[in-house]
Amino acid sequence: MPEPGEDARTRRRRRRRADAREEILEAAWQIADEEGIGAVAVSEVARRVGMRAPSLYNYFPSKQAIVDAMFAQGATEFRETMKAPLDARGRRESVRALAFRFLDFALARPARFELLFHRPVPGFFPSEAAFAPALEADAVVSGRLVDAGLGDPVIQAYARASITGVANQQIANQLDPQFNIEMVDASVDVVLAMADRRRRARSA
Amino acid sequence: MPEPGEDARTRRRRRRRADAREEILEAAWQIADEEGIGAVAVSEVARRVGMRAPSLYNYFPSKQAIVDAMFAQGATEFRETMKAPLDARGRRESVRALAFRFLDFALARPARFELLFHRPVPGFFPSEAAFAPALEADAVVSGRLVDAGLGDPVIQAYARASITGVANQQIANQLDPQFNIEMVDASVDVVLAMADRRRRARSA
DNA sequence: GTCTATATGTGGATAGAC
DNA sequence: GTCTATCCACATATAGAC
Repeated sequence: MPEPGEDARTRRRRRRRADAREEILEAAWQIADEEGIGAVAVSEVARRVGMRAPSLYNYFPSKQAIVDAMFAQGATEFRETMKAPLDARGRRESVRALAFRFLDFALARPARFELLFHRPVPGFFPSEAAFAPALEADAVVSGRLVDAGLGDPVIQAYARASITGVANQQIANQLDPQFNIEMVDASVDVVLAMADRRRRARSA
Repeated sequence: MPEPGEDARTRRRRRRRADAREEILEAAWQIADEEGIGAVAVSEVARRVGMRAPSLYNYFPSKQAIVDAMFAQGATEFRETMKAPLDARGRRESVRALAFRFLDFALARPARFELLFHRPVPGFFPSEAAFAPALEADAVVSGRLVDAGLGDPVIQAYARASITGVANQQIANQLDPQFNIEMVDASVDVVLAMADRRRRARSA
């Protein structure tokens, strides 16, 4: 977002600064994916971007600020992932596709998953600004579940809980990919059957 | 386990020593339940048992050894919890009771759950001895699931993943406990039905 | 067995020179 | 903007006195 009054030189400087911040976050994610978010340390991030630790403080006022920026970034990526068109017909296929979206995200970016869905950094709580895209992502998922006939809050809660559990297990245990697929199919079947059952029970 | 040759005095000393170790672990669990396992620090444990940090090294050779003992303890408690008689008739009631056993354990002892089912201490891996009761617990659960007709590995994996996800969500988000009951009830029914269907499909 | 004292390491953060 | 130097806090761990 260029400010209205700034000249070319100022703009260039803003640009360079933004690039540097980006590079720092990149390095932080790299560490997090390799060794867990708990392993992200200012000194190590600095080493990876070819700086000394104090220089990072020109870009982020604290380590918390770095983690907060990571949270915002991860939540935004997650929101976009869940928002993208599904190319699936029918409700079962839609739910299935959504589940695989989630799993692909979690397996491809375990550190994002860790940061967004557990809270692994002692004493860290995301700022409101960083949390906003996570809420939006939630709303997107809710909307898609409602579209598939899964409006019941209990079912939604169970759907989220179980897919998160499946992702967790797959990240931790490195199972056979075919086994993973069968487990997701099972989870989709269970959630849909649960919804039908509750709907029937309510209308009776 | 008293050694054969030891006299009363030696036995008394062993006893006191075991008590002190027990008290140290108690304090460590207390910290873990309050602030997460990551917050367990030798100095803080020492403070709580009225010692200085160096004195703890008379009872445990390292912090890792403390965490390892915690893991062994948590796994043993979990095994005993899952082993205890169920007082439930029929396979539906058995699975339901088992699920609530798990949830009760996780909610009552979140730090145990955290330590056993995630791996939140950077660089910690349980020793073989500490891990053994966890494997036994796993075998107990498997046996009970098989007894209820849930022998299919995919179903078992899904059952474990989803109940863990539910526990997770409950601990993190503090959902309405009523949600839990409804989620577990509905999912147990559906999972059993699914297992039956898969069995029929296989035998056809 | 428990203490004081201490070594050693590490991580977050600031001051001030260049 | 980046560095060196430094501080602080804390945590793990050891040595040796009592």
